[in-house]
Amino acid sequence: MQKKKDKIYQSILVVAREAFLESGYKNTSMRAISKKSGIGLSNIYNYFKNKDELFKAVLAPLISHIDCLYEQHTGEEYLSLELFYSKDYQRESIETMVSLVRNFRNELRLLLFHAYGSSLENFRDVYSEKYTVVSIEFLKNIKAKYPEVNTSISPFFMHTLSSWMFTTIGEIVSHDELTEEEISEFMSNYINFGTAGWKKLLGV
Amino acid sequence: MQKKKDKIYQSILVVAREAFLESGYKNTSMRAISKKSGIGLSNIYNYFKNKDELFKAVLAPLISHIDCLYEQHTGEEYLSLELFYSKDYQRESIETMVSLVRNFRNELRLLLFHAYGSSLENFRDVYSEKYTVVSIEFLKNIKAKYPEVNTSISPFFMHTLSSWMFTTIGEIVSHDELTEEEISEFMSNYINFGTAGWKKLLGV
Amino acid sequence: MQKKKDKIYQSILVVAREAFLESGYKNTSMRAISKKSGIGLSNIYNYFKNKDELFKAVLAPLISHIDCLYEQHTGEEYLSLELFYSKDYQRESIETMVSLVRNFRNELRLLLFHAYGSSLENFRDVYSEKYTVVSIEFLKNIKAKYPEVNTSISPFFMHTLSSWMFTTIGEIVSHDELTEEEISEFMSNYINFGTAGWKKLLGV
Amino acid sequence: MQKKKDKIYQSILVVAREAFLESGYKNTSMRAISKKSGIGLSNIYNYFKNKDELFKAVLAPLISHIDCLYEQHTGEEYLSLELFYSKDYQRESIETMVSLVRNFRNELRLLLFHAYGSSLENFRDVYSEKYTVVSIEFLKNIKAKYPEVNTSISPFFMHTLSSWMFTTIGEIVSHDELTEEEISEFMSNYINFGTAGWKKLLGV
DNA sequence: TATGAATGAGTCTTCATTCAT
DNA sequence: CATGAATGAAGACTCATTCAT
Repeated sequence: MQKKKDKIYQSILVVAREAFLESGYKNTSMRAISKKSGIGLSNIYNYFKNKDELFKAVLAPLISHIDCLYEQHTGEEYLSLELFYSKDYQRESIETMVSLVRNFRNELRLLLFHAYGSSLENFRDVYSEKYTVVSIEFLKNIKAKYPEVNTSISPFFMHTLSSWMFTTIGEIVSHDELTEEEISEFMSNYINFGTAGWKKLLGV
Repeated sequence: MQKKKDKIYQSILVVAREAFLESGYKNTSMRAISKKSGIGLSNIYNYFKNKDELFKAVLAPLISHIDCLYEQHTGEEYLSLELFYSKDYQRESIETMVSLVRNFRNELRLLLFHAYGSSLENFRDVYSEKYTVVSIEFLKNIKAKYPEVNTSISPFFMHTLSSWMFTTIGEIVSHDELTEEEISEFMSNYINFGTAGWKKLLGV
Repeated sequence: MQKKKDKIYQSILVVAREAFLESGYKNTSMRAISKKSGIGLSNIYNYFKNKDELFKAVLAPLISHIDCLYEQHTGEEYLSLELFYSKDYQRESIETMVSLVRNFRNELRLLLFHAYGSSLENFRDVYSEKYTVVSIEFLKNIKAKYPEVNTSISPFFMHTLSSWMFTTIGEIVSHDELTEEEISEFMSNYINFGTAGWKKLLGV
Repeated sequence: MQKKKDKIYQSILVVAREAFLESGYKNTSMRAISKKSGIGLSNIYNYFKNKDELFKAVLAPLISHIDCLYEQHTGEEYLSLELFYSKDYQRESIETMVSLVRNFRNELRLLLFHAYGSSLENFRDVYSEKYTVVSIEFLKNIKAKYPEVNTSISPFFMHTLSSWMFTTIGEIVSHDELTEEEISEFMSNYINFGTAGWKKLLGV
């Protein structure tokens, strides 16, 4: 029984994912999901409270993955200006993004471009804000460690920077035709540009 | 008579603007506009072919303004690396944006965040692309003038840069509480960051 | 003044004709006619009581022409069985139809196929009936003149024969690609077939 | 449960049939069907994709019956000139039509006269064409079997002949007052007329 | 748990016609 | 005679959700 329940749950999830990917949140109807999955419309409501919950369930793996990435970046070891000069760090950053895209290309596209109408429609902004808060904290700590550094940076600007990161990801997932090499070149531009920018702002 | 017609046209436009601003394109119904304006629902269709046209009419001033800005930036005089060092140019850029925001704050918000469902829902991407094309042309000309400059920059990256500009504008219009001073600080960060980034990429 | 009035009247008529030909009665809106003609929508109603009257005005020349044809065929001289053997009569019949088509191709198409919604939508049936009545009269007179002839023919059948004539016309006007020669062959088939049929029924 | 579903399905069908018969396709609104049947408007869409599908469902029995008749007439046994002399064949033809009319009088009226706006509005022409194609094939085979026969007959003429058959059917179903005897007389006229016509054209 | 059935408010759009000026 | 403005009813169709079984 438990098993059966799980199977249905998974079926719904899989089908819903396909449907949402194909048409976006708003243009996907519960009926369509029901039909495609062969599971009674009202039965879906036994597994998911409503359309929005179903949508969130589809994107849950991606979002929890992203949450992980956030947490990884708040450790002590990152509190250093040398990061800006570390080729390793840059390579790692690129690799993180590339693998994110590799694993969640479709979900990212869904989340970033086709979530209108759902409670995740503001994801980008919400997470940019999250990241902004972290960054401000980071700056504060940096200031404590390196008092000579200029850290009076507009939080709004930082917000756009975070948002830009999502734009970058969005750009990649929007272009299936990009080869890994092109992505690397792209990311390299991004990192170089950003690093130079940060150095300038911090005055280091 | 002509006058009266114009009056009605304007009424619709004004009310539609308010309504769209309040609820976005998709969540604003023609019925609502009709009710709010006191103008018969079907009569609205005597003035605007359909909801989308009405929406575009509301945003027409903003968009034509933006189109102007584009054209101003394609002149010969901008073909110089010194722009990156010119305080005047930077000040001018800031002023341009600030005044854009001053004059079209609400419209910008509507266009950038609440156009889903309309034919302008991809505005940001479309105009980023427009700007990207212009930028690539610019790079080509720069290369001709200064052959030593590195201009092999990913067009995808450039696209995100253009998009980032809209993010920046969006950020400002999303925060009514920002004082002019804060905006300036913000924009200054943006310009400094961007300038440093560009210099780095171009190798100048 | 009078002239001016006439000019407008004609303008409306001309434009309405084009519009009706293009889209049929039902799918042509008064608004469209107004726009195309540049004549105020409500002003059209000063010249034509309503859409239907306008439509009938467009087709009036054709219909009065058809009415003429009817009247021509009720004369004394046609009361003879020799008609069925007269090559001249057959040639004349063909010529009548061919010239009808030549002069009113578009109107015929409009009347026969695109009058739905108008008071002429039953034209075909109405005129078939008219013709049937005439034919019955004809048969009665023939019977008086040639008592040996069998004239007990179902009026309903005669109705379909009349209707078939319109089908034939409709077929021709539906095929712009038909050459005059093909039309003649076509009509010749029609006449031969019909003549043989009539002879059989009448037993002559 | 299944039963109930079927019941509703049938209810809609029955009511829709009545409504369409009464007012034709175009002048029957889904709302009206909803009201008459007591079934929620939107619920109807759970059973029929749209108005047109509902209409086609109403006429499906008739159309599939007609399709049957077509297929029956393409057999080898019909490839003979003797058909034109066979009283049996003629009697059979009459009986076929009479029973068609008996079983589908109202549907035929609906299909032939009141389908405007639906995807079946050109039924008559479409099926006339179908029948024309079959007839041309028939002529070709006849020519192979009886080379002396004249088979150069305008396909356009044949099209009108097919169409005339529908006119004939239409005539019958338009007149409820016709007794079976009158119908037979009528059909007899039709067959005699047509047979004589065909003989003449074929020169047999 | 699962299902078929139902709901009801909502969407945009069209059109012939009339009224006041 | 002419016009701009207005009307109001009607159209097909959608969808997330709930209810009774």
